[in-house]
Amino acid sequence: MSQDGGGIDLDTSLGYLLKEASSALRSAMEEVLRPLGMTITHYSCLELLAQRPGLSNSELARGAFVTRQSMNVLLQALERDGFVTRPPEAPVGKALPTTLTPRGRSSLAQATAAVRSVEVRMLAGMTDDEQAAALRALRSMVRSLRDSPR
Amino acid sequence: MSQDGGGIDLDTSLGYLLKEASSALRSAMEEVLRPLGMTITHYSCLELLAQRPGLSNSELARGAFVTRQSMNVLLQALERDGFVTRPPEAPVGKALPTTLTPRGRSSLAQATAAVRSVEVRMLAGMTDDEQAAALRALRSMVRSLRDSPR
DNA sequence: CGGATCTCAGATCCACTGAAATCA
DNA sequence: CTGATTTCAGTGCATCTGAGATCC
Repeated sequence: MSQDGGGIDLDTSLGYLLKEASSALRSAMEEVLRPLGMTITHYSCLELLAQRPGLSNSELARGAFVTRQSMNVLLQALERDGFVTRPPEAPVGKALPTTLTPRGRSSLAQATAAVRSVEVRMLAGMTDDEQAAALRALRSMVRSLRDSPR
Repeated sequence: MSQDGGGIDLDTSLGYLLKEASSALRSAMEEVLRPLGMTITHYSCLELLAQRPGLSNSELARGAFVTRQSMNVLLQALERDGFVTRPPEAPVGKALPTTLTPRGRSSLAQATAAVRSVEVRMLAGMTDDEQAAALRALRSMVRSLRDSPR
């Protein structure tokens, strides 16, 4: 009856470790962003816009791993508070390209410093080679999961 | 103006990749568990109980990365449907040790097969060495984030 | 500290609208 | 050129989940 057939060893499961690491990172980021009055999605949105200005709501939603609806609510608040701007009319198609305002950029700068400190802490004790290996491994996992349907 | 000082490159950020991989894994798991009428937390709870019978609600909550409240709601449903059993009274202290019923074990067996197929897919194209490296890297990140408070 | 209840904010789901691209 | 079809962004609504606070 000791026919294994059994469970997944959580202590050596990459899946479980992935969740654990992601959870730890999320907590750490929330902790440093809270004093700035920012959520992770909030920060992610600004960071995405800094690197790829003109992204639409849907593209931002995909990039920040939330639904379009959630991102839209956030964008309305960010626009109201002057962190981003969106044209009143879609220049082409239906997408409203969003861009950071100077105020948004300055807010992002603070947040980036906080988030960077978390990443530094997370990578402490890892050599560059180990970091590169981890990067490759994670990329491979994402690709494998996305590309092999079903 | 090209004084960097700037953002975090999302394409090479371990933090972002971590979130991306975790998100992809979550989606894939939800997809295969849905036909079984199971959520990830649901499955995680059963898997934890299979490996460490007698865990309390709070311990299960920690292991499944949800709040005690959420886990308690789940446990009540699992108990009502006969997947787990809890003693009506706490044998010691206040914790109610939970264990799987035969029905819970059989349900878990199905789920484990489904989840295992996802892990196999995720690891496709990685050598054993790469997997071991990824495991070490993730463990290191978790430790670093947890051990260095503030 | 673990468990239970209540309340509330936030996110998701679903359906509908409008616009643009593609093509017969 | 026209018109049908497909695709996708945006919005509002109903619903559900999950977190917080409190008490035992």
